[in-house]
Amino acid sequence: MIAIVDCNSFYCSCERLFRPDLENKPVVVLSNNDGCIISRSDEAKALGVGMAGPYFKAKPIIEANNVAVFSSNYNLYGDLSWRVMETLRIMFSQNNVEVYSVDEAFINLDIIPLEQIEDVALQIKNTVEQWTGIKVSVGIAATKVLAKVANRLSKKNKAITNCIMVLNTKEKVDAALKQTSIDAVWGIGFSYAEKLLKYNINTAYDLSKKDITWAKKHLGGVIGIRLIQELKGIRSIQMKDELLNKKMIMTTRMFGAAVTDIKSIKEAVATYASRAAEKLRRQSCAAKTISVFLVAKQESHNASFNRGTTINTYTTLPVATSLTHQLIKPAIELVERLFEQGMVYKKAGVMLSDIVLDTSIQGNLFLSETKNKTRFLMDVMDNINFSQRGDVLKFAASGTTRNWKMQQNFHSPKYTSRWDDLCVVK
DNA sequence: TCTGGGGTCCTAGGACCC
DNA sequence: TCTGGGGTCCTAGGACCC
Repeated sequence: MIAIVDCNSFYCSCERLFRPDLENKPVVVLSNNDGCIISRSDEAKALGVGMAGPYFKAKPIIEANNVAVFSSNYNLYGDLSWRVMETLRIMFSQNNVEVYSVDEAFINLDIIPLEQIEDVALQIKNTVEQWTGIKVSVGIAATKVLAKVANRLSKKNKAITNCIMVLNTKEKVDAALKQTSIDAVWGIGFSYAEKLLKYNINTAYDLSKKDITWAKKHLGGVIGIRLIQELKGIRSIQMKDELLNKKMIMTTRMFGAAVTDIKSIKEAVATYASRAAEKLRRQSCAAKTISVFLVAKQESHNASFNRGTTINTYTTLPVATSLTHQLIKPAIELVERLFEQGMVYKKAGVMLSDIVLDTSIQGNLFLSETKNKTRFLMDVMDNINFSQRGDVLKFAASGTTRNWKMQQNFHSPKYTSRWDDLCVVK
């Protein structure tokens, strides 16, 4: 059997952990730039605060009901995520845990005898909660897709399920599939859902009755085949080894306010390039291709929000590198190629690809001495910036005034990563 | 002007996920 | 006035080769 463990309203739970006064009160967490709502506590959901909606639209409800609002605090969430995942790794050993996202992990439970599965589910929930203070939901079934179905239903009626659902008989599987609308199936997004409805496939159960030749034809080829097999209880999506190296690294942000001058954009792009280089070094890799994109502010904010026109360009470097200044330079040249005077921009980003292992980091005789020194400098910068959890050291190209920086008006303290921000108990 | 079959590699773009 | 950020996987189609 396979379990999926999912933290309940993860970002809200993290904020509440250090604010016991907010227990049972409505809480929301906003995206970067305080733009959208990306996490809601049950109490906030009950008030009708929508998911992924813009903050300004929900503001009336939020203010009328005294909902606690937070900007996203990724230092905090990252730390607590690590604690949750580490708990699971201690319980089931590293090889059986696949971290799927910041708040979700799959666990291979093949070693557990079937009759013990329900006890184990409860044990997972209680242990994580006791060790980390974060509440989780546990869904268990024969395949990943079915485990996701179980997990979703376990959250629907918490009073009855206690946030646990195990699909260990055919009857339970069928009942669960019938309660799952087609667009709620893991792997079915907006487009496929629309298409399936036209074929009169309304629930996960309907889809599970289709055969694989049908899936191959109508549901994106191999993707559809795997999905249907999984719904039928046949494992087709394997557990993945921990993905150590990203194949692509992106750093992108909305600007705090619209930007029209090239100087600000260069500063922002230099900053994003620095951050991307940092991520690259953390996985001991180097990149050979760097791309930059700019997003123009759209003319009007009509009913349908669209993302504005994106322009992008890239360059291939002579040799793969992870040195910040070697990435900032081409990034800024790319900005010069893209920037148009008179345009108004709202967002920019840097993407690194063609990523290879940097096997020549230390003590390579063939590297010049200056390159070795620069690499050493990078390590020193990374260490200082990491231990301070902020850009204490940065390249001058990143700018000092930074009027393009995103807005974060409701940021909570870095409780777990800064001495000054430790929670004080009277 | 006509003209096969089979293969690789690369890129752009679509679809999905949280 | 105000709408996030960071990924993965797959397919189709073009360029090129013998």
